Amino acid sequence: MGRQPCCDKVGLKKGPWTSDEDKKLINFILTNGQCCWRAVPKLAGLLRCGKSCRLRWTNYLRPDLKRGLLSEYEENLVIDLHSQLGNRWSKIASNLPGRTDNEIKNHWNTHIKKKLRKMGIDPLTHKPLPPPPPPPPPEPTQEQENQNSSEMETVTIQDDYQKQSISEAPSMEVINNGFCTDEVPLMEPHEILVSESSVPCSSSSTSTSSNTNINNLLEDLDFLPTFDWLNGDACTTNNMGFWDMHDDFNYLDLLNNDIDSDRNNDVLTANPPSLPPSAHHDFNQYSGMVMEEESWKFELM
DNA sequence: AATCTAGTCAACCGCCGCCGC
DNA sequence: AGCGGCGGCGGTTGACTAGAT
Repeated sequence: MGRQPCCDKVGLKKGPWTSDEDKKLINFILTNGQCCWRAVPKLAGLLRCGKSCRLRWTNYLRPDLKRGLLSEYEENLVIDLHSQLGNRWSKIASNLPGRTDNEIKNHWNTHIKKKLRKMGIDPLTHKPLPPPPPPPPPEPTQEQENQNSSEMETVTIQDDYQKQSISEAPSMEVINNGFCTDEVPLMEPHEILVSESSVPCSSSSTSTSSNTNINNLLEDLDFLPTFDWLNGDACTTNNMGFWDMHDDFNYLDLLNNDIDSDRNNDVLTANPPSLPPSAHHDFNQYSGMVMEEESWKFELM
């Protein structure tokens, strides 16, 4: 009856992930895709529970994650969505491609809350904060009354500022017309093509587990195209681990057309098959196809 | 230079809904 | 039908770092 327990938690490692553990997890998922998390630690040779592996992957190692602070636009979007959804971080995160619920939650608690309070806005209700309780002098003077009225004025201005900043954020319609994490495949063809032998052993790497991501691990590889999902632009990693943008074609073009792109005398040739739209939504379907479909490989001529 | 404090964020904990058995 | 595991979620913790004293 029922299922076997996820893990007995005996002898399992906790705490920060090492770069070696990261490599194992990345290699396993790039090779096998995201399947049953319960089975992942055993199959990948990790002394972690499946839950920990899932968290590490979704919050840190996923190749489509954006790193760094949220932009002003993203911050405004988070504030807008939070006013509608409350602390439903995963729902909020689903509207910010490349951002995780954990990341947004942390940013909210460390940056946005303070920012809103400074603006005189209650981060919980998104309404103007009540004015601070007045000092208890025996008789309010005329000067104090003037001060109180000016406080009210400030709150009104701040409220207007809030409305303005929210109205400056794009509408949900606009957002939904663009990429949404729910619609974006979690993995890219070239990422699946990375084999264990091609992942550099970075024992000399100075990167710690906290800043090890797929880009660090791939930095020694040859030309490797990928996509910037937010902008729909194609970009590549070079052997220095930097990202080069190719502005002259985009993801949709890559899906639907054969493309030759000239860039600094290099030619990028992409001949992806035209996939049915649903194929781009399902990681397992995607990865399986990629593993067997040679035409997804990109070549630098 | 040493210590303290505040800020940041990765990771864990515990709860909940769904669904397999 | 109901038990219980899995995956997802939100809240919280604690290690680490940078700046202040």
